[in-house]
Amino acid sequence: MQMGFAFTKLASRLSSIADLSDEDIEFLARMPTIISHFGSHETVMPKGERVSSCCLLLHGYLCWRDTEHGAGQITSVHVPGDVPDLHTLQTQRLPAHLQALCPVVVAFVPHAFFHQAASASLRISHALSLLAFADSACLRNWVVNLGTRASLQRVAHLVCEIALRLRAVGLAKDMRFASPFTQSDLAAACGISPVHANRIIQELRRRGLLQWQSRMIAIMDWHGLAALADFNPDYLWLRHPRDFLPATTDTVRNTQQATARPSAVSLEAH
Amino acid sequence: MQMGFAFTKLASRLSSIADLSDEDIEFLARMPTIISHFGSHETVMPKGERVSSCCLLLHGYLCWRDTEHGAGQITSVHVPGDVPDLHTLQTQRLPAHLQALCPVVVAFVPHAFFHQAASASLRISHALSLLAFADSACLRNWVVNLGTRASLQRVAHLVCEIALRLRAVGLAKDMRFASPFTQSDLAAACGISPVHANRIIQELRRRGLLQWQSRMIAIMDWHGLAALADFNPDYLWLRHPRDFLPATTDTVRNTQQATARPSAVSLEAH
DNA sequence: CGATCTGTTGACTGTTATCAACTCCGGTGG
DNA sequence: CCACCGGAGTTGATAACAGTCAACAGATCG
Repeated sequence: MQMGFAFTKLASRLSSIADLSDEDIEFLARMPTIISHFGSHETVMPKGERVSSCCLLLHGYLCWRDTEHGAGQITSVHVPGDVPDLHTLQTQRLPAHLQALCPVVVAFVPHAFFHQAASASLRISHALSLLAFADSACLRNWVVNLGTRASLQRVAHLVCEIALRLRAVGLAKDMRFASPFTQSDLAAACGISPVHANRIIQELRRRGLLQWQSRMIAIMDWHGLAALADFNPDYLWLRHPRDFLPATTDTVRNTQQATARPSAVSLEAH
Repeated sequence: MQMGFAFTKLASRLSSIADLSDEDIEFLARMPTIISHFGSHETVMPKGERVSSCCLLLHGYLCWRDTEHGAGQITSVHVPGDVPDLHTLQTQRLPAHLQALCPVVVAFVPHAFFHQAASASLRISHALSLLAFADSACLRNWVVNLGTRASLQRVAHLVCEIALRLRAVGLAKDMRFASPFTQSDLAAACGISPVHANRIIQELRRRGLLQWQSRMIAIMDWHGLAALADFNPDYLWLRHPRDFLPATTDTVRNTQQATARPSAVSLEAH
């Protein structure tokens, strides 16, 4: 799977929103971890649990889900490098079920380490605060998304967000990535019915904005998708958002050439 | 207006979610403030602004509004004692427009004071963290509300939340309080159209759950309203939520007796 | 006392949920 | 090897819900 050490994932994520020194990175390298694997839709931590370590996502996708089974609202989605439960450093109690959206690899990191890190370096302390508040900002943006946009735009916006967050930690370089969602999960995230989610995806495909087959998404027209979704990445608080946006309008030129042939067959790799 | 000193509002709010000592309260009493007044729908701080003080709400209601004019989504509502922009201690930039929902009184408190307070007392530091994360928890709950509940339930839920948060800081003792919302604001908070907001309110009135006239709300049947909304106050992280819930089913017995007469005339006071 | 904001109503339209059926796929066990 | 199964995706028909438009009533405020 070639994921390097756990701390590099965290360092990469922190660096996307804050400035870390080499010493800070060295400190993070001493992070004690317990690596765990979870299957798709397994509950990593149940709602209300008291915890004394945080969960650093290394591979795959996690989500916060309000009610455990099936159709409970998904309130946020997390990509590798995220620490979804960082706020448990202050509050301990989990506000919802932390659930795997696909097979995932996570590293449990003791609260104590984060407290040490925060005392050792003001920059790390600040970066961790930013990481926690960036989740708040995402949540606030998601309220806007649910409250003001029609379902087609909602889904487009979510796809844009996931893509950019992946690119911010060095993934999805070619605008192709494993989908965090089954269509039912997408519905649970966007507050629509699974049937409608299906029709929305079909519409996005029909418009040539993306391919979405067997758990792989390829964004064919980033600018079209972002325009449809009215996507503005400011709320992600990335230090250099432009580094992660496609450079020109020929977003996925290679992919488009590849798929100019008979039909779509280029969705295997990651 | 009889509001006491600014710090007592903050102390009351902090005490609702965390344990403060007398020394902590004394420290808070030394809080330097600049008192300001804003008119209804005035912008207290515009989106994107960099600030070096926080805004403690003393009287009235504030909200975060995504886009300035008219129909921009309201992402959260704040009651007296709240510090909506507490996270600017870490990030400075405002994530949305901070707007008055009615004539308000606020106290601007320098970031420096909060930093001092946090160094001076671990309890204060913890309480401030909780205050900030409680806003996150509200936001997460609001995503659930928008994503999973029908509009009638959404509005009912929001009314329950506001009522309980007011009671947690000693207001709305009789389940009657000034509404934070015009019907248009309510629509902007709940992601529905203003016309529909009007019809929802009528339905809530028709069911005998509340009175809502000229900016005053009186909850006539708390249990009915909470049941309709599927309201569970856990997400507010109150230390003693039961203290703020009505004791028995005869929620507003006095008010109900009053309004058993010809028509509703008992909504003036606060 | 007119201007403006807020609340209210009716008619119509469009979006989305729901229900039900069916396909496709991968895995599992006979 | 094949039958079966469950999960995921797809489709069509129908009904409920909510948005839009337009007009007007009532309140509030200069």
